[in-house]
Amino acid sequence: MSQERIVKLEDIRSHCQKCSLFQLCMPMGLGDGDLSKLDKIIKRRRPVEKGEYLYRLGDPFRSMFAVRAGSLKTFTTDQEGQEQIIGFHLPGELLGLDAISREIHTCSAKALETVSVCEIPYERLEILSQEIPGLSHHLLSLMSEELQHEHCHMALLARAPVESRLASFLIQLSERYKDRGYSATEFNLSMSRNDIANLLGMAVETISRLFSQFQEQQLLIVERKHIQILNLPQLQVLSNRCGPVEDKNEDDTSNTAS
Amino acid sequence: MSQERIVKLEDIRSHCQKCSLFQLCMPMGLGDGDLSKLDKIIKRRRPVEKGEYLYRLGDPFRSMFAVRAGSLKTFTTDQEGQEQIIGFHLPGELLGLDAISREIHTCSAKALETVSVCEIPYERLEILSQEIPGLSHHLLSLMSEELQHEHCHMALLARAPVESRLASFLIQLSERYKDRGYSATEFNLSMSRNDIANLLGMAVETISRLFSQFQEQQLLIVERKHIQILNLPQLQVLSNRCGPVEDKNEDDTSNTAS
DNA sequence: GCTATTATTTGATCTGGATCATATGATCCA
DNA sequence: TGGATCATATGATCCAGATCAAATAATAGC
Repeated sequence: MSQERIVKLEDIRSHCQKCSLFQLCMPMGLGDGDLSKLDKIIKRRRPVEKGEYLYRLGDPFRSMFAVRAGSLKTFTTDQEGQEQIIGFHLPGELLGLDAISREIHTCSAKALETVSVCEIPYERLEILSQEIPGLSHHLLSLMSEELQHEHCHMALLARAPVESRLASFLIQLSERYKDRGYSATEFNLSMSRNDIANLLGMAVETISRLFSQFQEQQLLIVERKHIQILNLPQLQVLSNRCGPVEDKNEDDTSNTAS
Repeated sequence: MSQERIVKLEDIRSHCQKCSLFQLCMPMGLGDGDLSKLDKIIKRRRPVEKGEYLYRLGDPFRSMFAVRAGSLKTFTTDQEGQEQIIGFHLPGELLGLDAISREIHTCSAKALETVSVCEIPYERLEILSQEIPGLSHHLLSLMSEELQHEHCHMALLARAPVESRLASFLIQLSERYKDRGYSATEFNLSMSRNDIANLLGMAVETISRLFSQFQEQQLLIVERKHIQILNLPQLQVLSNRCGPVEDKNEDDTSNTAS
């Protein structure tokens, strides 16, 4: 419908150079020339409305997607049709990397709220990655990160008691919001309790009880979808996360946090 | 195809062209020229003895490894030092891909038995991947497969009852042995019951009981480390695996020739 | 070989978290 | 704007699978 002249504004918004998420999405020291090459292959899409699918398990894989605004969940389905959520995806994150090898999507992606995405045709990206040296490495790096994250999640599901699971989930969300320039201690959940429970391998009722419990313990204030974290360090202890010990040079408000 | 000049015995053994696992490890339609380039960057290593580490969580990442013979486990460790097994690795499989982004290993790799590996320096592989077009894609594809597999494993840990977990584990092993040209129905477990329990997020005792139960149900015969699967289809039903429905054109009892 | 140590099995309990049951607050729409 | 449906909360039970306990069986060290 709308064309040419009017599109200009939209074009600007779509340019990777102007995108506030650029750092998160494709941050591999590209020159401006490279960036505009990348720009050229990225397709716009109409927003995906809440509850709609971006793609479904079994769909042929043609594109990866970068979330520009809003959030999605990805999930697989077992033989009995039972859904298992793999993860939630915030602005700046890439979806669909798991489909490369089989050339079909191995999970479904559904919008948790109205979502705007950049579509990146994979074939063209591959061609581009032969021109732009850093691009392949960046993709590998992204997938590597995803693997790491999933290793931690596996450890969580296999071993952790329910308190740790929810604490870990909240900490992780907090960090992701922080990386995106939002508050690390106050945010809205875009997913239902049910979805959280599913991701963490527990019952909705348990999630409810834990939120109440955490609130009683002054760890956070929860009202409906809104979360305010009061005691991040304590949540971190609870979460007992896996992997190599991280840098402890945090910007905590005080000088000591034993 | 093409015959070789006389080369040293060790060279021949190490050559990818002569490696029986080549199809599994780096099967990206490389020409002979490309293959020998790959050969040149691969380092030999003395075998890793049972119980020894190939690398440890936190080690700087310099190389990927391809298993030539034997098997390993990879695992992370949480803040309390509790180990969580991520996976077992058979000949033809690549390890270490999860370390690319942080440039340190995010899990440890320990030999379950004497293991022989090819070491592939990552820096040189990256350089090579700019010369050999298919190589990058192949690495992405491998990681993508790993992601898929872990998604299924997550679903398993989050939802599946213990019977499904063990069934799924056995089916998966069976398939991997089959891919390597071994029997799909008879093999030896290189890992302890403890390790299996850890991977599947359950107690050793439960593993023991399930093996006994499966045996009573005539699904398999287990004696110590040796497994003989009697009823693969039934195990498959039990496993209730996730993901897109696979091609059902299996060679069960009918004509073979894959 | 013999003993110490570790791995596996099997049985007996116990419990964390699921499930069931209900209530209430949101949201959706005709 | 009221009624239906859905999401969340919270209490009451229940049970799958953990934990505890004990008896072999394998393996390692000497």
